[in-house]
Amino acid sequence: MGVRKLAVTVIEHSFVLQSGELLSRWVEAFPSAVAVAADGVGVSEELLLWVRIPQGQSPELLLGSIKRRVNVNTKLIALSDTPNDDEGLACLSAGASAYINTHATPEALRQVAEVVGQGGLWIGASLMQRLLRSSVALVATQPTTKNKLHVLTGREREVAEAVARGDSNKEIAKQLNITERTVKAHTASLFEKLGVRDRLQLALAVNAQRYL
Amino acid sequence: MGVRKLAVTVIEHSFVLQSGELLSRWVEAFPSAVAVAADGVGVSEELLLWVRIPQGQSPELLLGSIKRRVNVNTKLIALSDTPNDDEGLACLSAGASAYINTHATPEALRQVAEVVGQGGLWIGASLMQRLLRSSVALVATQPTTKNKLHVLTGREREVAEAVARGDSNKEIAKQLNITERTVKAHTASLFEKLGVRDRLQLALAVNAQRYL
DNA sequence: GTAGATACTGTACCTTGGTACAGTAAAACG
DNA sequence: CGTTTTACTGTACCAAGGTACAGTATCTAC
Repeated sequence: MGVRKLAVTVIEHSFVLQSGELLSRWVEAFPSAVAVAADGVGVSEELLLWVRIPQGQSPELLLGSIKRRVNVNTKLIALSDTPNDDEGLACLSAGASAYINTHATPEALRQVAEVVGQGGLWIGASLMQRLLRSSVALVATQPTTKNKLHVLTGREREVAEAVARGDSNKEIAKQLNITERTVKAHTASLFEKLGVRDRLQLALAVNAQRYL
Repeated sequence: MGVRKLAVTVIEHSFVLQSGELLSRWVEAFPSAVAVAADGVGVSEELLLWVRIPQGQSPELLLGSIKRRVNVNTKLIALSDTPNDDEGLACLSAGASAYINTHATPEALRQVAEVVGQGGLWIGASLMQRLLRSSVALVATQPTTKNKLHVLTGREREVAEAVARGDSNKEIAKQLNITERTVKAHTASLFEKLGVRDRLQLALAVNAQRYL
């Protein structure tokens, strides 16, 4: 048994269940696994707390309430019967260290436990790709654009700001008291300097700086 | 040896090095490991390609050029002597499946190989937290986004997303396998429904929902 | 079965954006 | 002093975006 005596009992693998029993694959993966009700956590000191997310319930609430009652170094692992990216993200942002299918193979479960036990986070490929897609572009463009923003002249910066607000050339011309032709000259210069192809991408690049 | 004969030689663990030799911990982790020069990849068929990122060099370029020459199912793992989040992000967005310290323990290396070998991605806790911070907000606000965008049809939402990325009508048409004319129909409908006048303002509106 | 929503496409036309080629004028720097 | 940088403008042309008017094909709901 992976149970040691301290001030309180330390349990290596605790499975939080709404109802029902431990699945056979969990026991297969961790013979020392024990089941516990949602309101029974925090009595012993758990190392890894596997939480089965009930269908159609908010993962944030459940995980949040559990997290408040357990030791700070207890790691939460969310188990989902029907995993999807949104739920996974919710679980991870609620403080879970991993998010996987309830019916994952014992080998997979052990791998997750390994990673999480060493302080890591475990995320499936699908969700990971999504995370990367959404924030890599954002962060990846940052150095590129940022490095180049300081080479802009004062006027170019003004025009860039206006474009980033969604203004048309005509509007920008009126704002700056110059002709539309001159605005075009500035935008052309901006595209060149910032390596973008049109005003839309310029706007996105400039705005990307604001966030992050 | 983890080497099998096929049409070409298949190597399980290949380490791409600028100069020098295999580190002892690499050999300890993978006795079958072989070293290869950056321009020597793709000759054999590698399964896992460990790439040591040279100091102060752009990971994107190196990984990009390597990725172009290897088999599609070859997994790249970036090794960094001085890991940091920015470099890690660069490596991952350049197509690496993992990013870890060059001098990680053999156990850690094997763990990474395990995860990546099963199609997963491996990211350290620090970088992961950063990714979560920047994109959790994003998806956490999704319900809000949906509130404003719930009047949109499925197709309209797809087009809106593409516009928000800065894609042109032609590009969107190709992506969705429809004519440019149909894209225009969708965008026109989007302008109307969301009360914006052109694609630039649509992009800003959609993106504004994401951050906040 | 008919009305409405969704998705798709065509022709035509006008507007806006972007670029090529060209030039003036003032300030800045060596 | 001359060269470079910044700011500005003109004419002209083409591509992309956007709109008007119109039509077909599903599918769902009453």
